[in-house]
Amino acid sequence: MPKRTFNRLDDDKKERVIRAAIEEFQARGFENAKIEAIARNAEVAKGSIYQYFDDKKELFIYSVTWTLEYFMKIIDRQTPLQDMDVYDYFLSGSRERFELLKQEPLLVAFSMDIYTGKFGSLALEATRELSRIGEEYELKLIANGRRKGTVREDLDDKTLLLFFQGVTEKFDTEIMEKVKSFDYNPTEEHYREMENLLKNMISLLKQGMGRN
Amino acid sequence: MPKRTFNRLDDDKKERVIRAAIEEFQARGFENAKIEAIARNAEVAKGSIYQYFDDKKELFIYSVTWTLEYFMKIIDRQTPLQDMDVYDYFLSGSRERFELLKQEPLLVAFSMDIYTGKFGSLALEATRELSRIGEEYELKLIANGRRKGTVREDLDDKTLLLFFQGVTEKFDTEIMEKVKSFDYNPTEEHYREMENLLKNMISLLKQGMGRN
Amino acid sequence: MPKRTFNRLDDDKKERVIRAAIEEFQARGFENAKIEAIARNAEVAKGSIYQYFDDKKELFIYSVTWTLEYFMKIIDRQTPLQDMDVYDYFLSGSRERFELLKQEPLLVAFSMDIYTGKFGSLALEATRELSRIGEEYELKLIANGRRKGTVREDLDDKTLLLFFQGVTEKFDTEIMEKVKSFDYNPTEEHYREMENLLKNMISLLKQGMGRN
Amino acid sequence: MPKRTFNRLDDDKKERVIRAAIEEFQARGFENAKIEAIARNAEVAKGSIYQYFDDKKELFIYSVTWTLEYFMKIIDRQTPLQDMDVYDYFLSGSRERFELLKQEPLLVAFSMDIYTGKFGSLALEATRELSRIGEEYELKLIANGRRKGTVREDLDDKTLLLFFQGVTEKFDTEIMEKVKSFDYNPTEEHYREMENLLKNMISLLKQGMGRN
DNA sequence: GATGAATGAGCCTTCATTCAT
DNA sequence: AATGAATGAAGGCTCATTCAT
Repeated sequence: MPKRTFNRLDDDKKERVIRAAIEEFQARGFENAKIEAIARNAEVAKGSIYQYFDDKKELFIYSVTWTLEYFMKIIDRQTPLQDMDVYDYFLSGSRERFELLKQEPLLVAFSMDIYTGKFGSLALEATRELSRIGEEYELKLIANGRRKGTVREDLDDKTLLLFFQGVTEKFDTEIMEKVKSFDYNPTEEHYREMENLLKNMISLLKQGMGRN
Repeated sequence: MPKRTFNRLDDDKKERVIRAAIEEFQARGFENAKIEAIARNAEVAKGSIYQYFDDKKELFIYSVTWTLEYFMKIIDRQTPLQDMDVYDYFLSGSRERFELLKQEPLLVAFSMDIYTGKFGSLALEATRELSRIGEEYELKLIANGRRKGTVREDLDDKTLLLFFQGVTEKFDTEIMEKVKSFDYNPTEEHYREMENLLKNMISLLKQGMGRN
Repeated sequence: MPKRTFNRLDDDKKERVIRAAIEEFQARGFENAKIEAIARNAEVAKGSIYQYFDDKKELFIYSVTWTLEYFMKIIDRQTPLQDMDVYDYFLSGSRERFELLKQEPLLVAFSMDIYTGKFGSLALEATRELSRIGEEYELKLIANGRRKGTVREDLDDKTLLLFFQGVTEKFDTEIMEKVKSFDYNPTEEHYREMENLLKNMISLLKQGMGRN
Repeated sequence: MPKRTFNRLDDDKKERVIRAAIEEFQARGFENAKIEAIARNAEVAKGSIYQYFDDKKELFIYSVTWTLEYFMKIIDRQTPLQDMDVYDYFLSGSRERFELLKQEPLLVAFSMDIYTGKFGSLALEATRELSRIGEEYELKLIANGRRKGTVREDLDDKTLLLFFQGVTEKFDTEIMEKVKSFDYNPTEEHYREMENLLKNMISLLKQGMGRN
């Protein structure tokens, strides 16, 4: 959706632009984000932005897309999933995910904002897509659970999904805030704390949606 | 925080003004909300808004406060709580809450947006206050549960709270969307559906945080 | 020019209104003066101002007129003038004039602003009137001087007038500033200082426009 | 203090902009000056003004500064001063100064307004600077006079300065008005008249502050 | 006559977008 | 393609003046 001019750019400049945009949108929201600030931070002329994208909105949508794709790629790479149990999932890659928080706090924060609907209808399409993918993934986890007999059978998938999402999102947010609180520089102590949080969460998930 | 001019207004006009404001803020977000539109909808001159409030921001904050107080009052009236069990809580007043959704969809939607952080830092103060009150309330419920022996003892309050909030918020949101989907006009069938949703949620809560 | 409503007011209220107006105009200038502030300071309703005067401009003009008349009355009372010499004039009433500064700093300051043209074309008419009266007066002083043979004969009245005005205005302004600098509360020391200033001025006037 | 965008403009546009600003400020005063009018007169878009200056105030202050600097440059060029006598000073460059009046009536009028305090506190800083420079200059003239023995010794510099300023400002203003009265188009007759005025002024100055 | 709420024209300022180089 | 100056629509806010009680 960006103009061809953008695609022809060398990767460094492309990334500079998109990261500057994400930073601005994340920090100020769509309305308050200023194209000029983005251009300045990307070390690019204001006019250039309009050679890359039709307008502010398109730049925003692309920022969203880019961010989501960034995570997709990582998830694809990291997660064989196969027939992993719902409850194992979180611990399995927790270290890697913490590292990600540390390395890409901006992208993580931005994607959280997208997901929680902070950008309203603008990111709707992307949000929907994101949700769909996440959901698909989670349903697969649930299905795995069912197959292994670790998930209660008296509730339908949809209800279990709500439960699963509610719990995991809440704990995710909590972790996000913790990470921000120590400025994206976790100590070993922090890691343990967060792992503990995850374990508790899993225990609650397991009891809640497990076969009693 | 509104000016004295506002406080002296007759109740009808006062309500017209903030409801117009809430509607505009809810529909368009803070930045895109136009004072002129608010004035027009409240059938008041643009300048009058500035006789009532210092500026757009103050009007917004007051809208938030007003909405939250509106719900506080209702909750205060409706909820003896006393030593109600965590799990009973939701069913106890569910009909009344559905009615509220039906009667004040705007306020409910607005407060959800506030709560989910859609207005960012602007509503932060109010959100914090709201969260604090809600949390206090929920902790009391948890305490009640502990006293009655219906809550597991291996997890601390904070963890249980996260779990509780995660689950209930998710189901609340789901209900909100359902209600919107049938245009705030539930049939008996809808009621049953939503009550079923609640029951399932309670079952999950109970299993998850209950004494195994 | 004020409406009849104003004239019917009791003297106290009239004066409160007009002094509040003068204070506001003096402090902020015509454009920045706010009717509301004037009303508030006069302890009168905003709407009342418009029952007394057609509009802001009229209130301003009346403020000017009122101030000038205030001084006229005093001058009329104080100054027999008769055939006082140009050079004696200043010393003759200096104490009284200092007292005036002390008692009515606001009016003095306002009239200075009027005279120096700070209000532009708005006060023009009044300024002209004021100038005319002052000029007449000064010309009489010069004529007195001529009669007594204490004024040089090689220059015409108009030139002498310019000289006289230039010098006296400058010293007046200097005195005004001095008075302001000690907050309108002169000590005996201050009096002496100012009398000294006057004496020097007279000496310069005398030499400058005196006979050889 | 203007933005870099302004400084990069070609000289013609730069000058068009401030001259338009000066004209508007001079004619209407700060409060009544309209940015739109300035832009229109400068044949520039309204928004452009804000690319050049932060706000109206900054534009005004720059207008003042620009004007004063304009005159400084001329004075610097024209006036060796060296050890010119107080009394010679005025006649020495009078023709040039008349020409200036003729060529730059706007700037002259504007600077007079600045000097006489018509813009109040807004131009204060500039006025102070201007006064300081003028004063320094005048004190030098007085010192020259003292050295040559053409200035009376019984009065201190400060008093003489007041006298000198009072007289010269008054005559300057008179000349300004004369010039305006014949629409900045002096005839030979006018020149003679004004030179006469100056000569009389000098005579008064000389007698007044001279060694009797 | 007094009051103070209501009104809306008017102006400054912002900033996405376009344009000329 | 890159740059940054130019543009003008849009909207917040002020405040003199009017109006209803």
